[in-house]
This record gives sequence, structure tokens and C-alpha cells, in this order.
Amino acid sequence: MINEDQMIEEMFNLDGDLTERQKNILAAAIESFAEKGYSATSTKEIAQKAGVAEGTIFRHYKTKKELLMSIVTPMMIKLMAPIIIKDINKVLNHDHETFEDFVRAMIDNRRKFLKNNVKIIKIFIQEIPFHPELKEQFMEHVGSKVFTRLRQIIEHYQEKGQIINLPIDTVIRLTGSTIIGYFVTRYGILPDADWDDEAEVDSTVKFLMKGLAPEQ
Amino acid sequence: MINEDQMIEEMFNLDGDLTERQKNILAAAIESFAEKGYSATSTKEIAQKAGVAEGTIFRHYKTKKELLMSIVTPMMIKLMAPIIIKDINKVLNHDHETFEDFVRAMIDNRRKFLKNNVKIIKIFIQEIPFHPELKEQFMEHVGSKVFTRLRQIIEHYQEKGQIINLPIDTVIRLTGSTIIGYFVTRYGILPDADWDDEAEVDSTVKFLMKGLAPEQ
DNA sequence: AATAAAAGTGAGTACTCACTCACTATCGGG
DNA sequence: CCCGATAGTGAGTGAGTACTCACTTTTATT
Repeated sequence: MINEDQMIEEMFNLDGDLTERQKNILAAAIESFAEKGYSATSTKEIAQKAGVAEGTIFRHYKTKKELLMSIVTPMMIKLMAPIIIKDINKVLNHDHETFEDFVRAMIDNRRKFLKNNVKIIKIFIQEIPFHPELKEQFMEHVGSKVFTRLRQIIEHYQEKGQIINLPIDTVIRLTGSTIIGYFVTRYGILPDADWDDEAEVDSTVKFLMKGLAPEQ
Repeated sequence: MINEDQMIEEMFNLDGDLTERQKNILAAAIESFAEKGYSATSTKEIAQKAGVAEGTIFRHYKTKKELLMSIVTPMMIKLMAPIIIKDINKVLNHDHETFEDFVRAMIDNRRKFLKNNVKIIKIFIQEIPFHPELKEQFMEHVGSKVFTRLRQIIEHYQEKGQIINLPIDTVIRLTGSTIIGYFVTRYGILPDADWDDEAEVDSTVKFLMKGLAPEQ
């Protein structure tokens, strides 16, 4: 079986060939945007941190906002693509017999990615309220597709009688709150606490399954 | 029985006597900070929106940041005070016989407040990553106290055998994720969807109770 | 080695920023 | 009715701000 993550990587050809300096600029921008926010970060500051003249930034990115977008957009696609491409097939092919299998696979699968991209995700979450284009782009390219897929998946397991017959959007909200709540506390709020990840994930998934169990 | 909210109001004497212009400044600042963020909002803009000279802002607030703090701090205290003052007593006095009673009371109690203060809470959440003083102030004045109280409350219901014997912090995380997840989707992400609030709260609380039920 | 395209530079531009200050207007107590 | 205090003003200040452009250096292709 081929490496599916690699497949996705190539399919979108994200962050293609970059010069050394361009990589420095991106790294510096990510650092500063995450720490101080887009608006409070000056292009001068980014240039200094990247060891580059200010003009160099604008050679590659027409505006400061374009720089922001070039950081956030590829991450967004990489984060969501598996849900659209892989997960649904695995569900429909009965690779995940139970909803629990599916949830555990999803957490496992996304954990590494999240861990490696905390800063970019932080930027994305912090900036989304202030940049309508960002929200639109998200909804257009991934948001709506992801929701459609998730609805199909939930419906599938509801029909199999594995989860309670609440409105699908409510099930998505409860599942999302639980999983995102875990990731946010784990990597956002208390990244330095000593976590027993295996135990926490286990408690979280069991909590979710018990909570969503059908009324007997 | 006296009105406890009023008691809290008076106890802290929050947002005391303000001139008409000062109220305008606050309202304008809240509007702009929530919409564009603290950093992207200029004092000139606030002054114009408030119908006031720019100097007037600095007569009342030494710096722009002081203006931000004067908006966010009282809200923070008002939001958390009930947990510290009222809720714990009600629990220990057996006013809430079950954990479910407690959770429902807490949601009911905080809903109105949240609804009336969405913008300020939005500002608080958006700005906390960029202002260490804000985080410190929060932890010092309310955060730590609230967590201590919550731990006592959870422990109390665990001893009564009403909820599962997971680590207390895990229970707090799961409960918090579920409730905050509801409020965030309800008032933050999809405030304009047509919500059947009663049904949603009911599903949410039932989900939480089933998820936290002790192993039989 | 010649050459054109691409990458990199940094001083300069027009503009905005938070904040100041000398001044005026309003108000409440004796 | 006066007076001190508080509230309100808006032009002014120096330090940024994102972005430009004429120029130099590096790279790839023949």
C-alpha cells in the first residue's frame, strides 16, 4: 500500500521549491505572527528575524496579507484533506467497523500533524475573526466539503445503530467539542503539563462513546 | 432571599459612575476591538466612532492598553464570581442534589450573561494570547480560584458515586469542552442558525451525564 | 564566457500610530 | 458669583508603518 500522506503532499504540491531566504522569511513570519499576532508584527521585524532585507519579502509576496495567506492556506488543506479523501472511503469500505475505530484512527492520524503545526494553527485560529477572506477560503475549499463528509459518516454509523439518533449536526458538535477540546488543552493551553496521552485519549474516546451510545 | 447577582454587582462596584462620553468611548472601543482586534484598531477610530476628541480618551485612560483592560477585567470577574461565591455553597448545602442539577443550573445562570457580553468575551479570548498581563490577571484573580472550586465540586459528586472515577482534571476537561463547545458554537460560530436551545441544552447535558456515568 | 532572468538590497515615500499639551468649557460647593 | 477642579479639545510630535524602486548580485542556460 502506498503512503497516502505522501500522495496528498504531491497531489497539492504544497510549499513547492523555495529558496533558502524564502524559507527563512516564512519561519520568521510564523514565529512572530504566532507570538504577537499578524497586526502587531511589522514587516521590518520579520525581515530582521529572517536575516533578510525588507524588500526581499515584497519580492516574493505582494503584500503582508499575501504572506499570511501563504502560511495558512496550505496548512488548512493538509489538515482537512484526509477527511475528504481517505476517511470516507475507509468508512464506506468497512475498514472502520465501529464509530470508535473511526474516531481513534482520526485522532491518531491528526495528532502528529497538529503537533508539528501548532504555531500555524494558532495563527489560523487567532486571525480567522479578522480576515473574512480567510473564513471564506476555508468554507469554500475545505469547510463545506468536510462537513458533508462528516454528515455522511455520522449517518452511516447511525444507520448501523451504533450511535444515538440525535440530529446529525448535534452529534458533530458534541464529537467535535470533545476531540477539539482535548487537542486544545493538550497542545494549546497546557502543552507543558505531563500528559499520559494514551490514558487521556482512552478516557476521552470512552466518554464520547458512552455519551453517544443509543438509548437501549 | 436577596438577589445574589445584585449583591455581586455591588460588592465589586464594577463600571461605576461614568460620564456620557466615557460610556460612548467604551461602547465604541468594544465595537472596534471585537471586530478588528485590539492591535488593528486605532485610537483615532475609536474617538470618531464615539463622537469625541482623541485627547478625551487619554484623559480617562492613560494608554490604549489601559482602555482594553478596563473593558475586559470587570467582565472576567462578573463571569467567574458566581462559581467562587454562590455555586460551591449551593453544592455543599445540597441545593443541587445531582451533578446534572448543578450543570443545568450553571448553564442557565451563565447563558444570559454570555449572551449580553459576547463582544467583550470575544475580545478577551482574542487578545489573551498577546497580552501576558491579561493571562496573569486572569489566573491570579479568578482562574486558580475557579479551578480549586471546580475540583471540590467534582470530588463531591465523585464521592457520592454520581460520576466516574477518572482523574479530576480529566473530568473538568471533558465537562468544560462539552459546555464551552456548546456556547462557542451557539454564540460564536453560528449565532444566526435557528437553534432549538432547550433541545440542544438537553441533548448536551444528557450526553455529558451518560459520558460521565460511573461504570456499573 | 556572455547574457538574460531571477533574487536580493536598503534608502526613500507617503502615511498612520499612540500619545501630549496648552487651552477652553462645564460644573458643584461656599 | 466666584473659584478650583474636572472634563473636553484638536493641532502637533516623533516614532513607526507597509510598500516602492533604482540598483547590485546570483543563478541558470547557451
